[in-house]
Amino acid sequence: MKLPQSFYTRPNVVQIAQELLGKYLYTNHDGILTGGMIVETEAYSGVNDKACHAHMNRRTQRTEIMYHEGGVAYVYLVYGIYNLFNIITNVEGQADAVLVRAIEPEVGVEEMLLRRNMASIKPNLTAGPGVLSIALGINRKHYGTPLTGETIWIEDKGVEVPAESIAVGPRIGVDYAGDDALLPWRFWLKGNKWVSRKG
DNA sequence: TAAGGGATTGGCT
DNA sequence: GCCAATCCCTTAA
Repeated sequence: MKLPQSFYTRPNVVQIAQELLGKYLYTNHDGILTGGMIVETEAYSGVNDKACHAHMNRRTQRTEIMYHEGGVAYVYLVYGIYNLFNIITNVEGQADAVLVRAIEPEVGVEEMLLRRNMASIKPNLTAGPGVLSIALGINRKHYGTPLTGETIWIEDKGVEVPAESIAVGPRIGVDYAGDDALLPWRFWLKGNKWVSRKG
């Protein structure tokens, strides 16, 4: 079943990031369905997290959506090239988000290969937030898209992820955030080959 | 196999 | 102007 908005509006973004492992992320563009199981996430926690774009209550045109009530997409450009897909969580005014870093492909593999310009399926088809967005056809047009709609959504297919199969570590690429760069807020499925980094 | 550097653009200072 | 929540190709061992 599709996750209801109440899943996203809860206050503990770190817990939500963990719970998203084993859930299924889908996109539907012009009737073309692509998606798969989420195997890697990172939590970004609003004002108290120096790695978060909205820390210190910074509010710009780009970060505005982070203050929205949970359950919408935050898509933004990094390094001038890649669109990163984030899930906004918590209630209105609390700028929390979960970055989806990798999925295990399930449906629309042919289409994802086309979008990635790849000949055959390899782990790096969807391993990494930049390539994941390419494979799923996510771009900045999806900024603010509700995850309860028919374009981008997440489903619970009853996959149980036991706590001992979840690995935890510091987030990627946030060294500039000082102490907060060390927070163990990256979660991935132990031993899953679709994860972008196993360290 | 591991490490290094280029690509490329929007947002902030 | 500078820097960024990345990826991929090239190079060397």
